Amino acid sequence: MRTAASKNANHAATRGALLHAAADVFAEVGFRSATVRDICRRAGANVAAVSYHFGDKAGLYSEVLAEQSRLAQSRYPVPTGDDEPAAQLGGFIRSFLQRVLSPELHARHGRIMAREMVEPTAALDRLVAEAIRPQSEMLRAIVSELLGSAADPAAVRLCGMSVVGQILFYCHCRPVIDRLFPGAELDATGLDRLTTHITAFSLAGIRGLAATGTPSRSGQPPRTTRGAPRPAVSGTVRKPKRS
Amino acid sequence: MRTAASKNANHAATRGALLHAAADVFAEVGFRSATVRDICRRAGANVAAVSYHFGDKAGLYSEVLAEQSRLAQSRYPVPTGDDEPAAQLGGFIRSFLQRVLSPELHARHGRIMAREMVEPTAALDRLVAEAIRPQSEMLRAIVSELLGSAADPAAVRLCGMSVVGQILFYCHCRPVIDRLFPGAELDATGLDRLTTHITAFSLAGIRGLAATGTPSRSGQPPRTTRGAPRPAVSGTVRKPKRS
DNA sequence: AATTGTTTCAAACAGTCGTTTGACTTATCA
DNA sequence: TGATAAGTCAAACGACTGTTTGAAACAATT
Repeated sequence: MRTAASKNANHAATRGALLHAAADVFAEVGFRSATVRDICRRAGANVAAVSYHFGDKAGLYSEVLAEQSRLAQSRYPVPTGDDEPAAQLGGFIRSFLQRVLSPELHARHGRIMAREMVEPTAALDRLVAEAIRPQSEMLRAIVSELLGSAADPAAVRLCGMSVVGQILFYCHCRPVIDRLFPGAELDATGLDRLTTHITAFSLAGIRGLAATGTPSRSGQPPRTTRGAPRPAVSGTVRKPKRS
Repeated sequence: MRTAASKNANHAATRGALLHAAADVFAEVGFRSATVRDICRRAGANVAAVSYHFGDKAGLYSEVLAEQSRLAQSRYPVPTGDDEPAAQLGGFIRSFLQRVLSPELHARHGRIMAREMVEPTAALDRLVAEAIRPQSEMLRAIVSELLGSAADPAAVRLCGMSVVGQILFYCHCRPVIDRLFPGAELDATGLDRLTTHITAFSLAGIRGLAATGTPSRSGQPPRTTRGAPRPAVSGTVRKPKRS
């Protein structure tokens, strides 16, 4: 009557095919531009299947988002251990980069996440609560240890965002990067180089801030440029002096 | 006949109103989701006005993109001068942040750029050539000086992307930031704090890399985490909901 | 006043979209 | 075997999309 084997097998089969195809389509063109007809065509299902299995297009998207997030987390979890904070930061950066940039995950998870962050849907709140906030808390703990116990919470937050910003840049701005520096692929060795660089850069940055004490008086404050609307075209720009 | 005053005045008026309204709409919902009917309604023009003045929706978008880019560049140009490289980096970061995050420019320029980078249109190539690549070259020159004359070009590139990544994070991921840390506004003083932090963090990061010599052996390589597929924890299947 | 070219406009066109419908097939159990 | 329910399907619905059309309004010249 209710839950026989083959029934559920058929049910789960088309449902899975829909989730599979939908992940591809949503990653390729985004939620708004994706059509249920295209998704169903790729899944080999009827147009009404989305409505039947997920209620509507938004319900399907929400499920895709949650599933991709779980999949990425289980594929490249943040390594836990009692390493020193520097190694923990490296592990965090590496796993994060792999989740959003590894060829196997970028095509779906990375691109869907990038779209969701720029153009959030109703599913973002759930994503933040279930996936993003735990990650944020992990990073906060690591950076807090690196900065020292007396670190300003605001400074910890800023450093965390500096780390994540470096990582996500390669995911969010890939179309621009490909045009600026063609030929720089992001395969396994490229990811390794990226991991090493971001880890070293971030460690030096955090330690530099920790050394200068309170973050309000660190580095050298840049010259102000505000309120200089200038009559449209600025004349000569740049003057790169060679060394 | 040809170019009478009121004729061109009317022409330029509706054309300007369209560009103005289109910038708002494109920033709010993106190119695909924007409708020419909405744009024309806000501009007080007829639906056919877009086709008449710009050929089609894509032509209007291309003009909006180019105009917003010029406007932002003239409003907050990168300060030029013979300052020391550290101050030049600070000025670059400050002007960049103001262009994409200042309340006056974020609502349009910042959001449109963020969308264009995640979901590029045919107009991206022109944007990269006219606006982004010059900026990239400026940053390259600054970082190159900071790293020293013998710096590896790849290291210079990576450091530049670390800087830009930190900046754009606050523009691209604002929906997530607002949910993670509510109440952290990005007004003028918030932008100042951001400028100071990113400048100090980046200077420390760059100088840290410069100190360790070649970038291939810097920082401490994080522990590998790859190859832990785990048996996919999707257990129970959900039942279909019917109305 | 008649003519010219430019700009606006309501209306319509041709598609595509998400979703619903009702019939049809399949599998389960009394 | 017949009753019951689940799942699938082609077809259609209503709404919305970008774009076009031909007429009208407009200002300047002839």
